Amino acid sequence: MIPYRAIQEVPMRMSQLFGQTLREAPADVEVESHRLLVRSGCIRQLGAGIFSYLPLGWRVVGKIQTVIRQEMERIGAQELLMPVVNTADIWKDSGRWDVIGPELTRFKDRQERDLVLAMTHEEAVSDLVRQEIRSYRQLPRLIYHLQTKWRDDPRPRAGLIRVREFIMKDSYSLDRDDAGLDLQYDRHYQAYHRVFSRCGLDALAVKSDVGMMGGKVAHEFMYLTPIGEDTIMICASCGFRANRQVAAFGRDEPDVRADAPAFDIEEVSTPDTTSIEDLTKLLGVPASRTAKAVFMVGQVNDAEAKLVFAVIRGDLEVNETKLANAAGVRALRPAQPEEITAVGAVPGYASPVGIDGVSVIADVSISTTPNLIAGANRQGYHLRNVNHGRDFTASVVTDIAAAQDGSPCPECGSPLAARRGVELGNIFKLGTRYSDSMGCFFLDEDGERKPVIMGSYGIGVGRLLASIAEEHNDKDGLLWPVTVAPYTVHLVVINGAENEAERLYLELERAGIDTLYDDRDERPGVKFKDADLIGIPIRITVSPRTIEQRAVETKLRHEPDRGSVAMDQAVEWARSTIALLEQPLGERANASPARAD
RNA sequence: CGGGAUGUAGCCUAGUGGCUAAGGCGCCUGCUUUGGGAGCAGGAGAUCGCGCGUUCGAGUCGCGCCAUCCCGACCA
Repeated sequence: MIPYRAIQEVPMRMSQLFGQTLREAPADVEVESHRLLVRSGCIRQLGAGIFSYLPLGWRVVGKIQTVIRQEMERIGAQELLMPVVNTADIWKDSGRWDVIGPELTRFKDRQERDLVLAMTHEEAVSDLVRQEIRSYRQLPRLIYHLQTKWRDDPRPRAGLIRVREFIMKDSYSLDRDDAGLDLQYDRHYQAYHRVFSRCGLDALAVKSDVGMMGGKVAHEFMYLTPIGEDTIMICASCGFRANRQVAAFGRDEPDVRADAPAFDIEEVSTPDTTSIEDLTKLLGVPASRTAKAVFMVGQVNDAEAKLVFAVIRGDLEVNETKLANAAGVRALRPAQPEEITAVGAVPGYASPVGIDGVSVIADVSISTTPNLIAGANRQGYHLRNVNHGRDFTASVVTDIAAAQDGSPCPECGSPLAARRGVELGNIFKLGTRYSDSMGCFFLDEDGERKPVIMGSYGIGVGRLLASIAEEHNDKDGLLWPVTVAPYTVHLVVINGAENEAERLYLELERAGIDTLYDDRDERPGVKFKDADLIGIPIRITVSPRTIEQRAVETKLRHEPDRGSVAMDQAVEWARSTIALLEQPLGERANASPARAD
């Protein structure tokens, strides 16, 4: 038998590295992080939203995961691993089998049993909890794992920012009461702040929609960048911030006082005037004096859909998330003209006046603004002086309007700014959403059977990596923060200094410093270009020239100038430089985060 | 799912119905060179996304399909 021995005794010589750098990125790459991650040999694409991590990129993933594990352990979390393939049973138990559409991939095994690819793990964790947790003595608990998820997203984009297969850290808190949940939620809030800070990113916590997760309170941690696909409303003066999907906002004073007398309704001829814009031109009134009818169709469940008739003042836009929540439906889509006429409304001239048998959801602006101009439900005619409560009554009056750039802050009234962001992580107070449906109960001290109070907390690892790359780069390549860099030192040897470089490489390794050693038979220019592209924070060059001085050349990736250190001081210099680079990231993590409550 | 774009060697590109599909990068061999993606010589590498059609002749035109990207719809 041949005894096992490592083919290679040390971690990485570039001559052995799997994966090449590319001088040019593939043509279909659009965003900078994607371009640089591909060019530097960190990732390769297999299909839409499906990527491989090459050794260099996988090391970054490993470093990020280490940071996450440390911060999760700091708040008392225990790591475990739940399967990617779930039985359909548990998804039927939770009810999400019927609620979630094609984004959840379903398949059958050879016995024709239904299975799903897990897109998140509330069901799996609840199945564990209902087996394991029996007594209040077993609470609280906090468990997490780092696991692959699959979501058949209709539109992956921007490299690793939005993908279909991805690695996620998800943790689940288990408590006997709301106070326990609040505490664990709060700890996650702090832990997430620390994770992102240590990775070199500022993440802004914003109030968010609970979406398909169910539950009550939720925050998202956003990295602000123009390539982000979420819109966040931010108030510069009081610190209010929320995802646009849920952002409330202050309402302007209506042009007419709410208690102004209601005039008699009258019909006015408005041929070929089917938009608010046309209407304001024809009648010479501002959009804020008009009522706009919006027809959507919402899925109640897989089988059932219903028409949602929304009314909002003409100067405002409907926020579909708010509307879906108000209507108690998911997946809104614009209604077809036939679906509108079916309830007696006339597309282009629609209004709730005179419509029966369909529930109307009105924005608060409708009830606070008197004498509006609305459709007459008759081709070519509108109505003047329509008043909510007199001429029609909505079944629901609530906030369904979308905050816009410049809308007043709901807290202080200053203008809100709309910014784009990438959602790096989120935290949800689930409450008993899954405990109730899946039977996670425990016996409390008082002998009563109670549902476990749960929370769910996620971080997208690949998206975090991409965001770091997006934030930290220059024209020459990546600039990894030292905490997540694939290696901390990039050792370059110039022809003729092999013996000295080799010796330094072994010393660095022995000192426990992650070193990428460029021992390739390449010209110096090639090696320096690759070093810049790969973006390891510390570069040490050994050449015949430096050997003459009994020294090595030093260069930090984020600084333009090169320095020099005595050969026998090189390891110590590297060690202290790493500490120096880590310091500001640690300080940021220790600073307390600004809260968005 | 709607709109748009693209698909030629590992990557970037040329090829505008007509001879053996062209160039650069990268790769292999040799020489030369050695501090910011060198030079010379030689070489390997392509079912031009797939299928059907039009044509004497298709990388090029038509239809269908597939794939990828962008915008929208959608989305923890």
